[in-house]
Amino acid sequence: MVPTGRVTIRDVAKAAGVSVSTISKVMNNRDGISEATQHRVREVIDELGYVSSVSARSLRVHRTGVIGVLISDFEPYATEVLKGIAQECHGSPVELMAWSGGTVQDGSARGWEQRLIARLAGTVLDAAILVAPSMTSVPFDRFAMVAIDPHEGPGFIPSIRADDAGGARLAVDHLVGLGHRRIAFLGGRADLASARAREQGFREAMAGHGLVVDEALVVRGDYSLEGATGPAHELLSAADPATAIFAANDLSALRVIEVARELGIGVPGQVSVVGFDDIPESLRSVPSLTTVAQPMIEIGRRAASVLFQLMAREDVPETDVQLPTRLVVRDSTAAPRRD
Amino acid sequence: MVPTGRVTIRDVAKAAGVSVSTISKVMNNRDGISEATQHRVREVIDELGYVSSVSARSLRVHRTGVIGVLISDFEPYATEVLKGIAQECHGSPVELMAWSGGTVQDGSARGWEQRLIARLAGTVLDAAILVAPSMTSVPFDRFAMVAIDPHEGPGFIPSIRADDAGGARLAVDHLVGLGHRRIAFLGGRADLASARAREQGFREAMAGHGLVVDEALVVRGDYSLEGATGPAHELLSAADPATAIFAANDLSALRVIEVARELGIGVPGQVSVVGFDDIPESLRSVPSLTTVAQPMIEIGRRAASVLFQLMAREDVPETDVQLPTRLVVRDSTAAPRRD
DNA sequence: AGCGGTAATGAAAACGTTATCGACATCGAT
DNA sequence: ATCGATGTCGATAACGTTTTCATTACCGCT
Repeated sequence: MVPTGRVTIRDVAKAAGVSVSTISKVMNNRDGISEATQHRVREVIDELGYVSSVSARSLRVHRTGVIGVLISDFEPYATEVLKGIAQECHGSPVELMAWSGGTVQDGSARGWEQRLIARLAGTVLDAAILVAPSMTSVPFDRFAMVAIDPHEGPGFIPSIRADDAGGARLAVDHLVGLGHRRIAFLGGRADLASARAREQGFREAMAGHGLVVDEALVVRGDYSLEGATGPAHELLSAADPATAIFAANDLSALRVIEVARELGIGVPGQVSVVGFDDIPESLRSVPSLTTVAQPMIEIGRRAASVLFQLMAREDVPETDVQLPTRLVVRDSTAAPRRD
Repeated sequence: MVPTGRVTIRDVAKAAGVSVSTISKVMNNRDGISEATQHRVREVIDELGYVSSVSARSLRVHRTGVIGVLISDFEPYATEVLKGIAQECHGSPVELMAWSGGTVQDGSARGWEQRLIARLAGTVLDAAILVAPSMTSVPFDRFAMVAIDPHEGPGFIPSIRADDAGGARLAVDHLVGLGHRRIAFLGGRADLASARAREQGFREAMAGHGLVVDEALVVRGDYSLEGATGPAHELLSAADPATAIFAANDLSALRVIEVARELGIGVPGQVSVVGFDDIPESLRSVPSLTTVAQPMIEIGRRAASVLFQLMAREDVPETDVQLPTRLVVRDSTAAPRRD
């Protein structure tokens, strides 16, 4: 705990009166070191508080025992999934790291995941779980990866997702059951499989009920609060507004509720709102949000479990897992006002 | 995106027909490189998808632009705080990383934070926020650190915490107001300032109401679900049980509710339970948990903000911030049954 | 022609590790 | 005595970067 610089393996070597290689061998439990020196070295290590540097170590050996969760931001969905991943890692010898790379904009053409993977893979990380990545193929074959809600496109990464289309149908069924006919859709990040599937599910369900979707009432955000502001305004101040809005995720739905409040539009009095995800915040909003719940914790656990199999080079039978959703009715939906 | 190994700076150099140093200079916008080569190099970089390796880079230069949140586990409290930290980092050029080191047990005498700091500081990380660390002094002076709910002891790290004692008083006042006299306390990790302050607040409030605390009804867990199991059983199957249990954090309180259910003890019918924190899970439990809410998001934001000041070598006026708590009454508390 | 000055580039050392391999004892067996 | 094993240990070369410093080329001067 000397307040100056870090203590390196060389310091330990000098203090113990042996070579650097010896320290390294002791640190890594390699054999070929006598009991005696081993003991002495350990004492010095403890005394000096020496711990090997990850960067230096990982630069040399390419197994680190660390798996990374790469997310664009620590937002509620990602953190819930993270809890699940952490649960699954419990007891296993891996360390868990979550890296958020969304904010960095260095003008590169690639997405944040591409850069993060390139920077971390094979050095800091042994394997990674990507949350809502816009990349679609694995860059290295030595590097195990699993995607949660992957990009829609060619290429392939083993992935875990919710039954997005089915969930969307649940939402529409609920609204139609309440008597809504004119239903708007606020979509998510256009590149994600989930956003596409939810929109498709929305359209299918509408058609199934014999309802037409007014394309003027189909707008798209990017799954974030900020990104939903514009679309929400658009929907809420439309000439012929909808009586209900189905947002492709909770964050967007919550912003719809906020914007509605700003505009003096009552929820669910004048417009019903239903979301998708069931993040913790949805329960706390006023009014609380009716939403399609997806098992975020379970999704995280499954992702980690598949990743472990991949890392062990085991055959991964189900390589595109899809988990069920369910409708959670709260206070943001009601029968439409009779006009 | 060749599926073999990573592309290094040397590959780029070879492909561009220049030296390694030149590539490095272009990557870091150093001057002394002609427009022409600069352009050509950038093309090759893009084409090859080259991104510099964090480990290698951070090994050399000791500024990385990454700040770390060091937590023992991705549990609800930590992830909420993380959201706040992330909010504060938004728009700033730093990258955010959360590293969980709780599970690693390598027999060293030091806590996980000590090891994590030693491994990451000055190499991967520019600065760190420690959540509930059991360490108490800063290891390097070159390394900015802020603690959230620090260890109780000598030494000093700038810290952010909730008004723990005050919050505990709110809890006791609420229970006493409902008519409870025999109140048990389930404490937290004994080394943490928060756990100590909450216990002290509990005792003071009890005394303030002229109530004696039965030491048989004061037990301690470690803030985790698992760690609360034993103490919960102890409390719930005591010879002369309490009519209300105040747990030092929500996780413990939630486990008390679970154990009560297992034992067929009704909450709040036979025993009232109040927690501390107001994590998202408390709202979802059955019955929902009455708890002392602390502003976790705000705590995260403040921690990040103080850390930024520290990193900028600014004077940090308040260096031990304390934020207010408030009582949230839900369904796990009620008046005691008349005997 | 010779000079200094500037601009562009490259060679090489360093960062803190680990792995390979060779050096040196020691020792039992021939 | 000599030999080969065996057991400990240390030099050294990587790993992929950045930085310092030297080198080269070119230019405009006298």
